[in-house]
Amino acid sequence: MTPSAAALLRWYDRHRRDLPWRIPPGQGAGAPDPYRIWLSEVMLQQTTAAAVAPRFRRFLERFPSLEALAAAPESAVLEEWAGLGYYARARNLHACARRVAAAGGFPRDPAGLRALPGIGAYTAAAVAAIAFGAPVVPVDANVERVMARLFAVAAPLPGARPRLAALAQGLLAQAAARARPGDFAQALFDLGATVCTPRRPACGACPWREGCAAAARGEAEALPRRAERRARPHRHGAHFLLGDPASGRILLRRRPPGGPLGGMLELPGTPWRDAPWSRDEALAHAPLPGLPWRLLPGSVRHGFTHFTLELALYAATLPAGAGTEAGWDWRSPAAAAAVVPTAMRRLLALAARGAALPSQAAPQRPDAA
DNA sequence: AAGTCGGGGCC
DNA sequence: GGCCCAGACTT
Repeated sequence: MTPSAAALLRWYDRHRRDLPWRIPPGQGAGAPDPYRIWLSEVMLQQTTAAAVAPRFRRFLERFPSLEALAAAPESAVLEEWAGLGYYARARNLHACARRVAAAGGFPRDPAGLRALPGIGAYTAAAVAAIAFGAPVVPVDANVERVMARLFAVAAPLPGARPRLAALAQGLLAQAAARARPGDFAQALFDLGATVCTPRRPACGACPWREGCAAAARGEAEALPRRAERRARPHRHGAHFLLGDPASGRILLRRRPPGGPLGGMLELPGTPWRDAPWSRDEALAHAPLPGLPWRLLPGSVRHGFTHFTLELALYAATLPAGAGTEAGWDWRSPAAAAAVVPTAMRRLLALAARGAALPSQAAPQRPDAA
């Protein structure tokens, strides 16, 4: 039997999540703001709603409109993005804002949106459906999981993705779904996030329980299947904390775009490689190799998507009168901790434990709750 | 089709 | 520890 879009929308009207990028209940039926919808969708790429919510509010305070974002320098956007990960999203977000502002607004159709930087098939469909009411279903991991269970698709991801997407689009044949495309999409997200969860799905609370092929066979939790993944290699690096006792600041530099943590500020360091770095090898990459660099006890471990990283930290003090080089960026430890990626923030915490920071300020992100 | 891009929360 | 998440981009 065909799953009822009307039944899902009834469930959504009663049980939907209250999220900051949705129109608040008391706000009336104002049209959704494409800027807010687009921003939330980019932040939500591979990132949970709980992690995005506080960062979404903070980002809007700093960049309240598309025009404000387009007028800002890229470095300000990257610093605001610090800690959210996948920093190419922030670079593409900024480039997209400039193009859309110059064009006078967002395209309203999926194909036009898809041509913008940082907007793939999913985000184009999500913005078109939620902000503009286009009759499309954005297919994210939630929708894939719901479809795989509803229709008992045993083929593994990612190969099964086209088939799962086609099944989702097929639901739009129902008039109830076409009448509310944005709500229908968000209803699928919420069903996947709160009921049809990856582990221990709450099938007893599901509005589609009757028509679910996987639930009928008692194998909902086993779907969707996934192709096997490779083991993650282990990599090593060494970074350098140069403190200036006269100013209480530390040295940062900007990473090149394209690679890991592209465009972000970091403590200067070696490249990351498979083998650990000897002291002599590491110091060849130090900002001032002649200084008496001190290897701090302990190390920082950080997991990336496809490798784990172990970082050593050397500390030294800038001698009075030492020359500085162009491109060196000096900041207080607290200011540095607020704008660097998490791996670097952990190095600053290691330095604090080792009493290697030039000031007493503890490295904490000001608004990371 | 496969690799490269973070980070946090959960088990 | 591994797995998961409102994916995009490159080759």
